[in-house]
Parts: sequence; C-alpha cells; structure tokens
Amino acid sequence: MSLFDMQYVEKSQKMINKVYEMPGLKTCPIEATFSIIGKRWTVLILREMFRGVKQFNRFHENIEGMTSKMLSLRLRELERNKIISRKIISDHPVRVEYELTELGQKLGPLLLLAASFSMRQLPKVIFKDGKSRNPMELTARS
Amino acid sequence: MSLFDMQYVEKSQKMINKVYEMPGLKTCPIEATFSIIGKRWTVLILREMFRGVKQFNRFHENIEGMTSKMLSLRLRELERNKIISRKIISDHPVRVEYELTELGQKLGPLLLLAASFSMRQLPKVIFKDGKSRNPMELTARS
DNA sequence: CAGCATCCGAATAGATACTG
DNA sequence: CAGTATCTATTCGGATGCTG
Repeated sequence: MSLFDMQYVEKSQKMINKVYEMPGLKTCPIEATFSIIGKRWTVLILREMFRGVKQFNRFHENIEGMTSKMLSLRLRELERNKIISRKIISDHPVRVEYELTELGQKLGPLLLLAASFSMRQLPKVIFKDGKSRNPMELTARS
Repeated sequence: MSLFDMQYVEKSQKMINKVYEMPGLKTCPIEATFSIIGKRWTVLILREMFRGVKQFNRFHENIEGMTSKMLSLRLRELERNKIISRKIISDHPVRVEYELTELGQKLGPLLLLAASFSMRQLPKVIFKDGKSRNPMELTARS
C-alpha cells in the first residue's frame, strides 16, 4: 500500500483530525514543523545536506540564485533550531563544516515524502517525459 | 518500524540521493512541492480543510492573526495550483464552499508526517507535559 | 457572507563590494 | 574559504474600511 493510495490518504485525513483532539496540545504541530523548514532556501540547503554537502561555498554553488547573505542567514537559523551543527576544522587553512544533527537527519522522511508527492502527483512539472515514477518504498500499515 | 527509526531515516537519506540521480529530471521535486505549500498561512488553511472547514469566514475565525486579504490571496493560489476547488452554492443567500481536490487530498500524508515530526522530535514545543507521543501508524518497509 | 481596495510599514531579499 | 557590510528594490503582510 502506497502512501498516496486513496485508502491511506483518507486515513491520514482522519489522523490529522485526531491530532487536534489530543489533550495537552500547546501549539499546532504542523505549524511548528513548517516554522523550521518553511522559509525560502531552507529546504534546498537541507537537500544539499542530505546529499552530503558540508561546505559554505558548495551550498552557494549548488543552489542557484541564493546569495551568500541568505545562505549565511539560513544556516544560522538551522543551527539555532538544532537541525545542523557547525564544526570548525583546524586544518590549514581553517575550514568550516556543517552537518545534520540527529534531529536534522530525522527530517529525511519528510523531505523524501515532499519529493515523492510532486514526482507522483505532478509528473509533468518534474519529468521531461511527463511520466510519473516513484523511487520510494514508503508504505502505510493497512 | 517507524518512519523516525534511525534505520529508516538513513534509508530515506539514500533515497533522496537517488532522486537526484534520476534521468529526465526537470525540476527539484522538493522545491516543487514547497512552492505549493511553503508560503505563510498555506499549511494552516490546508489543516482547516482537512478538518472539514469549507467556508471563508470559518477559515478566518480559526486561523489566528490571518487577515481576510491573506486568506483570499492564499485561497486563490491553492485554486490555481489545483489543490482546492471553489464551489458556489446557489442557496439563499448564496454561499461559497472550498473543497480539497483529489490532488489536494494527497497532501494529507505529508501534513500528517510534518505534524508527526514535531510531536515526536520536539515534544517540549508541542505538548504541555513535554512528553512525546505519536498518533500515527506510518510505517516503512524494511 | 465573502470578499476587494487602499495605504503603509516591515520584512525579505538582491546587488555589489569587501575582509581575515 | 567563509563569510560580513551596505544599500536598495521588492514583496509581504497588517490595518482599516467598504461592497453586493
């Protein structure tokens, strides 16, 4: 059963409703997550992180249109939110490496599902041949 | 196996990398999805949709701080992106109802996973008692 | 009820240059 | 290499009032 089968889609809707019936809820959990990853450039930086990029100038090269200022800003936000960590490598010359924290790594499934949504549901936007395909093995208990 | 178990988290990282090795890729799939849902207020409107809200003024009441202008703007964007549809009910007086399209409903698993991320990984932000809990039954094939 | 119009300030982001 | 500084342009969004 795929996560995009109607059977599971309906189930996820019911589960979303259950979330907001939970006692002791302080904040909207969807909003909380998007307050971390929802700003411009952030998911693209995370995408590069998941692809193994660690250095400032590599991010800058790989993400078209993003200025060093915005990169610097977003990296600091991610660091503040404990999604990434900044390591100074005492090499010659001194380098800096950014790494996903354990918390940051746990955003992987979410980013993968985001990718999967557009690959499955908007193939004309994503693929040159416009044909849907899916590299994932996400499933849902039925 | 939960989607946040390290075993699956590592797997999702590998799958993200595979996405960007796919031949015929035209756009970044993560970016494509976030260009639809990533703007301010949008996920909150979708949250209300999944909770069954259909009318303009209900959205306006339920989402604190959002002006009618922003609501109107975001509803039109969602409509343009085929996530919702606008139905005019010829009642007396005439009403308008917004509904999730089939495409829009398929965002359910993504929003649920976003909620699950913060409930599981940031319980102190989400719950009054600061204790992690998870209403979901998302699983990953191992 | 379901918006649109206008005005304005704030936040965001781009261009460009510069530094240890 | 890894940023910061400055300046400007644009977008976003809030306040308010209005309409059929």
